Amino acid sequence: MKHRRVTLDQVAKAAGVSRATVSLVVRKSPLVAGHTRDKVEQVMADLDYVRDIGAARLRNNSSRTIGVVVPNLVNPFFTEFLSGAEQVLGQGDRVVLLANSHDDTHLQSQILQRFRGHGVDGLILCPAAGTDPALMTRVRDWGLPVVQSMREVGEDLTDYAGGDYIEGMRLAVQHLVERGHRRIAFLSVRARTSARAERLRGFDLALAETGATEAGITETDLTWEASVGAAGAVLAGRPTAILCFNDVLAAGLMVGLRRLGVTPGQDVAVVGLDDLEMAQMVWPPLTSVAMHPVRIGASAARLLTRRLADADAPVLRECVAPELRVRDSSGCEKV
Amino acid sequence: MKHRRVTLDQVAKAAGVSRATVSLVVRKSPLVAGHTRDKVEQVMADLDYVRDIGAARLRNNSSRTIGVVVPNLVNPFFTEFLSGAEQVLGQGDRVVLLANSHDDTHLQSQILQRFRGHGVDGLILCPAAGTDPALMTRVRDWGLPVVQSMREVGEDLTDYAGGDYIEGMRLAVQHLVERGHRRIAFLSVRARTSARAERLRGFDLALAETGATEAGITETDLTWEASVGAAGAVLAGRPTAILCFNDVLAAGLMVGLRRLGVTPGQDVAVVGLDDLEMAQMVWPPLTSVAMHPVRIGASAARLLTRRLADADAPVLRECVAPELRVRDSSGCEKV
DNA sequence: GGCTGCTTTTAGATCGTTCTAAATAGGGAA
DNA sequence: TTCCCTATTTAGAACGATCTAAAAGCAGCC
Repeated sequence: MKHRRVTLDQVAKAAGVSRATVSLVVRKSPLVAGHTRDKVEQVMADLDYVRDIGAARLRNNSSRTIGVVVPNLVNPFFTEFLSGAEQVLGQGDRVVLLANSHDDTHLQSQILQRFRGHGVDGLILCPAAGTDPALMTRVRDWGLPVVQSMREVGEDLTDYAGGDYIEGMRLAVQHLVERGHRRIAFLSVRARTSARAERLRGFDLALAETGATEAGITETDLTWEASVGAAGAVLAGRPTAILCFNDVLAAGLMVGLRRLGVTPGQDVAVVGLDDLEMAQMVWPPLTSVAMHPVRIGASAARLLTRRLADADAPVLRECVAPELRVRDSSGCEKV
Repeated sequence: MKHRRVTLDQVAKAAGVSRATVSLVVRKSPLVAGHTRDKVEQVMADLDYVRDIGAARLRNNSSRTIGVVVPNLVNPFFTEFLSGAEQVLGQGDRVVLLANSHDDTHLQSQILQRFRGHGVDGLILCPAAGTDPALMTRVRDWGLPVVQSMREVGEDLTDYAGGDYIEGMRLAVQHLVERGHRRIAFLSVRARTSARAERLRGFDLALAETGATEAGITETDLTWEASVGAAGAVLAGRPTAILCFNDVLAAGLMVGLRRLGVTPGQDVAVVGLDDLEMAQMVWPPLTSVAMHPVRIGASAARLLTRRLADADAPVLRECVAPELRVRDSSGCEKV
């Protein structure tokens, strides 16, 4: 029952032309005469011919395959990102090779070797925390076009697509200040990624700009459970408003606050980042800054497509503009 | 700066052996002598040799590549599923080709053709709603091993990995009945998938078993917004408890209920299905039935691995056992 | 008919591996 | 020494596409 694959040769024989001609038809070359093309296409349909892209790549070096590496497949932020990238790449008739680095640099290297072996045309990489900037030049030396996304390692080594967290933090702080808050805490994460650095810098800049004061920076693990437990530490700085690294932490924090008898959105304002779908579902609905991960993913895919077309194009950074989404969790006026 | 790839031939020359020998070393054949192996491995490391899996597949027909098709990349249920599958496949040194069918059968066929062109070794498929059972036999005829997952089309045509929603519904209904509920409504979805059919059947069976009565079945789209608006229709049947197709709909429903002045967990019990992370984050925390999508994904991957090893193994169905997670949303005793 | 200039088609080499079948080494027994 | 046998190694043909360079067809024109 196991059928051998239909090859160019078989199509050629059936259509009474040469293999080379069929190949031209497959690649939609304008060189073939109209009637020849029609006949060959008919035969291809009849025989259910499917072009072997692996074999093609051996000759022409284009696998129409893109490696995508994310540090996490459970965090909706990254899966929405993935979704945006997959969509754009699929439209370009490319295929996504997916891998999850679990934020482990060692596993990440393994994955890159694997992708290399599979002959990917390019790479979209959200670098694992602690990635050595030298990795990027190494990948370059392999002749592999890369776009970094969500996180960045090294300076202007590669194209980059991300959200503008500096601006995002500014929007959030500004909003809180407009509501009369002056003492603002930040619930951050332990992992030393560029995402963390960027938010902290944005926080500082926004505080300086608005004249609000920092009421403590708490660090926790990037999990929901951890942030529930962090509520006590956060309150120690006596903030009237709390900004969180992302919506997941904000959601956990609100549960933790409630367990301590503090009602979020009433006794204290809570603001998240990312505006995942879940921001609407928690109670009270969470004020958040939409970072549009789907768009970021699409943007990364477009940057890569561009670089595949022109390896010498200038290095580009693309930032998707964030938007503030006001809901009830920041409902309380100055406390 | 663009370097050509290091080939077997170059390694062979540098090590002073033949290409065939190096190939044997790469594949860890026991045929090569110890000292030869050592020398060759040293040279491979020095030259940074990476085996070209595409070229290898051309000869031996194994691409170590698995196509995974999901209908949605935004729903955490499917991304957790994906996460489980990716993990297991990665450990087997295989790579995931990912595509999102957006529940569109036409796009799904395109994707399958694309995967075929890339020479995938096998397929993990969550069939799009409305998929023709004939598709499965077609894929079979291509000589492509398939595992269906989360949803099933056709009967025993292929291996299958999923959750046991019949049992899941039973657990949920039983729990509600134990708390004194007799009038139970079901918030379902419009799309005609096997997932929907299975839940409805489970609902019927559970009602029969416990003697509770159905208080209306409402259909809605599988989005959070839609379920917010469905609250009114659901209440029309005067239920004391509401079971929902999944957690996302349950979360939306609770918001909708509150807007109508009905407090979930107090005036009416709400129970979800899937127990996604968000179930803990909503307010009140949602009672749900954990279906363990990560485990289902892992199970699908293992089933496929098994079939790749033995094409004639008997067709298998694997169901991951669900677990009830009681939280506050079903807190109210009989109303 | 022969020549030129197009357009269209094609033979054959090639990409980097694995497979097949056969060659070569290295011992030990006779 | 010669012969045989097992343990290693190897040359050369695949695999299914694309590329290069050259061949065929086919006008029109002298």
